[in-house]
Amino acid sequence: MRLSQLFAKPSKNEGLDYKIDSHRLLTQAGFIRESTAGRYYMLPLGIKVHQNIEKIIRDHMNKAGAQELIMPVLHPIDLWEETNRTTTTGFELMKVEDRRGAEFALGGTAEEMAVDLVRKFNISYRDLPFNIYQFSMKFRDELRARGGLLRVREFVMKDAYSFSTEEQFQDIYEQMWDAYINIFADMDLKVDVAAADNGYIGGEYCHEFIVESEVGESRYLVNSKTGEAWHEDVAVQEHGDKNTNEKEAKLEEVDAPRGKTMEDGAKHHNLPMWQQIKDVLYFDEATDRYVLAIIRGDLDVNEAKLTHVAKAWDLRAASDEEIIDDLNSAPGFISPVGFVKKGVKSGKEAVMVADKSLRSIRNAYGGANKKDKDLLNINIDRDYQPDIEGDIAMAEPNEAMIEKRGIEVGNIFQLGYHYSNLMDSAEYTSKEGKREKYYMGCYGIGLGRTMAAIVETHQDEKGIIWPASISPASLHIVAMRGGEDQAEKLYESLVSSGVEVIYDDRDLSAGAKLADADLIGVPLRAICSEKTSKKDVIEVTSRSDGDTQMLKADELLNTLKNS
RNA sequence: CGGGGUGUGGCCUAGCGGCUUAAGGCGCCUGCUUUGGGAGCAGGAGAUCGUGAGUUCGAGUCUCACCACCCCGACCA
Repeated sequence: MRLSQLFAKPSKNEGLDYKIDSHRLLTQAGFIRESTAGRYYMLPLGIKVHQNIEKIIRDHMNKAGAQELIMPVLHPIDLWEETNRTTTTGFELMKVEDRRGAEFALGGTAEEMAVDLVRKFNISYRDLPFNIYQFSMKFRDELRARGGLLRVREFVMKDAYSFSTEEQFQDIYEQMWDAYINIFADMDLKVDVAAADNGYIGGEYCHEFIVESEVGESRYLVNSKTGEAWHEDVAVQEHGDKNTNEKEAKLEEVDAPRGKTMEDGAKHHNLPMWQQIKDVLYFDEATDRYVLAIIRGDLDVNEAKLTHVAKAWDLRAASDEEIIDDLNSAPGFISPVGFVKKGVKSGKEAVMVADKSLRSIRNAYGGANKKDKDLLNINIDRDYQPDIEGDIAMAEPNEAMIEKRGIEVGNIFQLGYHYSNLMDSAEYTSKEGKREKYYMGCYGIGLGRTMAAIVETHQDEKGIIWPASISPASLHIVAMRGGEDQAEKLYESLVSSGVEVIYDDRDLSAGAKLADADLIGVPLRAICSEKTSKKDVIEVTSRSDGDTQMLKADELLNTLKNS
C-alpha cells in the first residue's frame, strides 16, 4: 500500500479533543472516522486490523469445532416477543418496518434467531452438540455512545450459540473459555476472566473477558492469590460482625434536625457510619412496585444484585414526591421501621429488601419516616421485618481482593434452558424417541472494542504499537532523499512475495514521514536513504523498543516471513 | 433519560449589534526550494457563521425553539 495513494491518510490535528487514547490515536492515524455519535467508518487502514482480529477469532472458533454461518440482520419482531425481550433488553431495541408493515428488530444479539434457525431443522440427539457462529453487524440504541470504539451503536460482533444436552454443556463452555484465552493471547491482550451477571441475556452464570484499563467500564475484583475474578455485580463478600454482642436496647425516637445524607446522620448522633441504616428507595417499572433497599451504613447497594434479589427488572430511583406523598416518609429520613406495605395514594405494593449485613449490627440508628426525626436502637426482627433478605451489597476491595477496571472484550454465557423454555419447539429427539429441550450457551466478542482495547494497551506518546499479529502491515517503508529507487525496489519485491507493506512514497519531509510511521504503529520500520542505498542494506527499526539493524534485502524478507 | 458544555471553510481558533469584503493558523492545490524527527518562500481554492423562527433600520453577534456533537451518571461486546 502506497501512502501517496492511500485514502484517509493520517492527520495529526484530527480528534485532538478526544479524551480516550484509542479514540484519538485511531482517528489521527486514519483507522476510523466518526459518522455520527457511536457510528464509525472503518477506514482502509482500520479494516486491515479489523480483518486480522476477525481471522484470529475465526481460526480459534473453527479449531474448537464451531461452524460459521451468517444470519439476517433484520429479526422478525415476533421472535423477540416470544422471549419477552422487546421490553426487557438492556439496550434499546431498534425497530424497522418494511413496506408491508411487517416489523423487524435490528439485531443487537441473536439468540432468538439461532433458536429459530435450529428449530427449522429436525434435530436429534445424534446432531448434538454443535456450536454455530457468525460475524455480523449488531445494532444497539445505546443511551450514550462513548470513547470512540469502546461503546458504539453499531459494531461487528462474533456471536456463537451452542446447542447440546445438559451433560454435554460443561465441555463446550470450557472449550469456548480456552478458545477465548488463546484468541486474546494471540492478540497480545492480557485478560482477566471474571464471573459476571447474565443480565437480560438470561441463564444462570457467565464470564466476562476483561482487559484491564482505566478507561474501561467494567469494575471487578480479583483475588490476589488465585487470580480468580468477579464482576462487581456478582462479587460476594463477608462484611464482618460489628456489635452483635451488644444487648438490644429500647427503641427511641429523637429530634434530629440534620441534613439528608448519611454523613449528616453520623455527625449528628456522633455514631459510626456502620451503625446507621442506609435506605435506598427504588421503583420497578417492570413489576410496578416500590422496592426499598436497606443496608448497613458503611456499604453501598449494588443495583444489579438488588434487581436479582427483588426479582425486579427496571429499577429507577423513586422521586421525592413519591417518598413524601405515597409512602408517608421523608427524603433522608426513610426507615424500615413502620415502612408502609403499599403506597397510601397509589395502592402500589412496596417490598422491603434487606442486605444480609444488617444481621451484623445491633442498635442501629436512622430516619423515622418523618423529617428531622430519627430512631435509635433499631433492631432487625424486633423493629422491622424485611420481605426479602439477601446479598445486595456493592463489593469493596480488601486485603484479599484487588479492585480493577477494564474493558469487557468478550463473554461466554450459560443460557441453559432459558430460550428453549420460552420458545416453542426448541427441542431435539432423544435416544428414547422423546422430544427434549436443548441446553444452550452463547459466546460473544466485540471486534471494534477489541481493537480499541489493543490500542489502549499498546501505545506510547508517539502513537500506536500494533502487535505483529494484527498490525495493518508487516513493514512500514520510509523513503528518504536518495533512497527512492532502493525503496521502490524493496516495496515491489516484498509485495510480490506476498508481504503486507505500507510504503511511504510521499513527497514530504523526513520528519513528517517518520512521525506518521510512529503514529500508524507498524511493528517494523525500514528506512531507505542515500547511505543505505550505497551499502545495499536496509535500516530496520523496531517500533516497540527502537532497536535498529542493517539487513540485506533477502535477510529482511526472511525475517518478515518468519515473524 | 437527567445534569454540564460546545456549534464560525476539512481541522483549531478570532470576531460578541453597525469597521463594511467574516480574520488568522493547520491542512489542501500550483510553482520554486527542501529531505534522519511534523521545513521555507510566493501564489491559489475553500464558510450564506448548526437549523428555523423572532427582536432590530441592521444579527456570526441578542431572544426562543429545534438539531447535532462532547463530557458526567444508569446499561453492554
